[in-house]
Amino acid sequence: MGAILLEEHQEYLVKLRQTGLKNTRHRIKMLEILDNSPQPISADDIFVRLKEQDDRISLSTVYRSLEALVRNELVNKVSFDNDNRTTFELNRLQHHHFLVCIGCNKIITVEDCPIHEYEEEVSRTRGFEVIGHKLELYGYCSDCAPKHHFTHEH
Amino acid sequence: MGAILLEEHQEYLVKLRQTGLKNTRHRIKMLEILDNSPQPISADDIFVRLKEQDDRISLSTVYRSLEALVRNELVNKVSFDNDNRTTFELNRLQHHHFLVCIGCNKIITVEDCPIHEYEEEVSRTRGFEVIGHKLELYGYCSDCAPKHHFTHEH
DNA sequence: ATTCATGCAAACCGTTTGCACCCGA
DNA sequence: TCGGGTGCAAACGGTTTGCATGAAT
Repeated sequence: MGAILLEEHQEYLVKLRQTGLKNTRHRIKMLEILDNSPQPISADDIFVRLKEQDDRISLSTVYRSLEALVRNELVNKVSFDNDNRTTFELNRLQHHHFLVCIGCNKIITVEDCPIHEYEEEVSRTRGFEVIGHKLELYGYCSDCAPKHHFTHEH
Repeated sequence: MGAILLEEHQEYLVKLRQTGLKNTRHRIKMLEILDNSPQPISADDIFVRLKEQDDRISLSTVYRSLEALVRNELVNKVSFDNDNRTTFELNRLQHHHFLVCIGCNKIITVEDCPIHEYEEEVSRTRGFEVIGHKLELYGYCSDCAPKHHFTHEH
């Protein structure tokens, strides 16, 4: 809900300037929306929230702006097996992974990473030079696990 | 190329029967194509190869058959960040991961898995009940790594 | 003034669906 | 025979693009 702090607004502005991207009607708001979202969201989600504030907005602009923000590494593109839509998150420069709840589709971000040694091992033993990786765990969150067990009890 | 061994053909037949799926014009061929493919392939790839042998085939049949084969766990659905198309592989009942080459798009299957303990840890510390996971490493294969280094040398 | 961004509508492309016909069990 | 499978064409849904206009630097 609440208004965005001035400092945060400034921070987004600075980031935009650094990339050379223009500070247009919607971009700061897009960054705010992404920053406030507890989990990755789709282009259409962003579009809907922008439209609440200003009717003069088109979905293609959202896609084009997201593309620019991704290209400049202010935003990450994320896709899940669960969902045909691509989703986006603010790039917080913190390596992380996701727990994807197959009960309620909630996405939980986790910041520990168990596979750095594995990357080195693969590089060493297979001659495959690892640049990055993608790890997601699928299962039931603490809300859904009990329900799931209950409905499968007998 | 080469003809499929009779035993393999039989094996596919048995698997189909077990599921209750009918042995139709294309299904055995689909399983053969998937079995012979060194990496996951798209519905359209399968469609093209089927069409080489028999013109009376439609893409929607390929999608519908794949859906049935996936539902009956003879085939796995796999998607990569690289590619908007969904791909499919024969289900060999062997847990594995992929190395995805961002140079030539080659997909390499690897059968060791570094994160079983991590799954337990997540279950224990976060109350998230892990059912499965998805891990892919992105980078350069042994063919592409040298080229990549060469073109970025100075 | 110049370059980049935008709105709108139309195109795109992978995938799904409705329907009449076909065919394997 | 009967229920699932198929071909074809049309629909779908997320995403991209062409083009003329508008706005940021």
